[in-house]
Amino acid sequence: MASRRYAEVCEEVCTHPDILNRVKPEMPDEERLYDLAELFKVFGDTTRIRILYVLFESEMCVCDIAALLNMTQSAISHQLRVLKQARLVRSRREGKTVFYSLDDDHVRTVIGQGMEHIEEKHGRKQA
Amino acid sequence: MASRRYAEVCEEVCTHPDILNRVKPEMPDEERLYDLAELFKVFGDTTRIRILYVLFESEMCVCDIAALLNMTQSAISHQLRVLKQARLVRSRREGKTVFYSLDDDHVRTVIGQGMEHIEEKHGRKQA
DNA sequence: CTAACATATGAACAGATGTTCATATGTTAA
DNA sequence: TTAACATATGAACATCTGTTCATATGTTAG
Repeated sequence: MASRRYAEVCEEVCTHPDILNRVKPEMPDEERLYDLAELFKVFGDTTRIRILYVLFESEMCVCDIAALLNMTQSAISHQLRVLKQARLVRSRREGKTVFYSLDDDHVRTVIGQGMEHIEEKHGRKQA
Repeated sequence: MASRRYAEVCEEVCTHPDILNRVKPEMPDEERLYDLAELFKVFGDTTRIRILYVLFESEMCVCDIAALLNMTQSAISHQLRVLKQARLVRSRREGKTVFYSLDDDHVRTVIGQGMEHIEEKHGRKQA
């Protein structure tokens, strides 16, 4: 069982330096990529996706959303906070009630493209 | 400390039945919404976002990506599998080497819109 | 003021997720 | 066949994440 030494990454023979050198400078800052991943994380939860879909149709108060999705007010409120921090929804207060709505149209585009991707890949085999 | 009873969700007074009845039938199947969230989960990780960005520029082998991102071959390989299962990347083998590339253009659109959203929200205050 | 109610939030717990490590698989060359 | 190497993968571990529960905050009505 004398553990043989394996190269952790490939030998220099494998890497293609020309490609590496060409691609490397095109990469955005780490910070931007991090923020981007954080944004998509927000889309990556069924509850939040359902909330966004609900808000496609109409602005709505927290308890309406909770009723529609059959979830507790607390769970919805927590998720609305996440959506708001990501600037995907806004809120406005009217008396005791807080109404939430979509913040901008990127949300629709992103979700729309996601849906297209899914339907294309599921419906047919490799369009 | 006699725990008072709080309504778990809002009273009927609060919910707006007209809105609920209008929105409810517009919601997609649960299965679609689940798949959509699963798709965005794939975008919601820095490593995978970086991989996708790398592949924007050029098809590339596993060890090139690992070298570029300064990560182990194993970590990259695991993530490529996730990306492939989501049909975001394809692979083709050439001898010992496996080259990965973007599967379709939804990836670019989704990521592009995500970037726009971030830059709009960070750069200015509410365009 | 207090009661009622819509919403927000902190803490805790359970389940999901990404990386590492070791090793297996697949391919080429000798 | 064996050696070398590029890639894939299972298991384990630590971290992250979503829900629940209890309770706090904010608003209106009396």
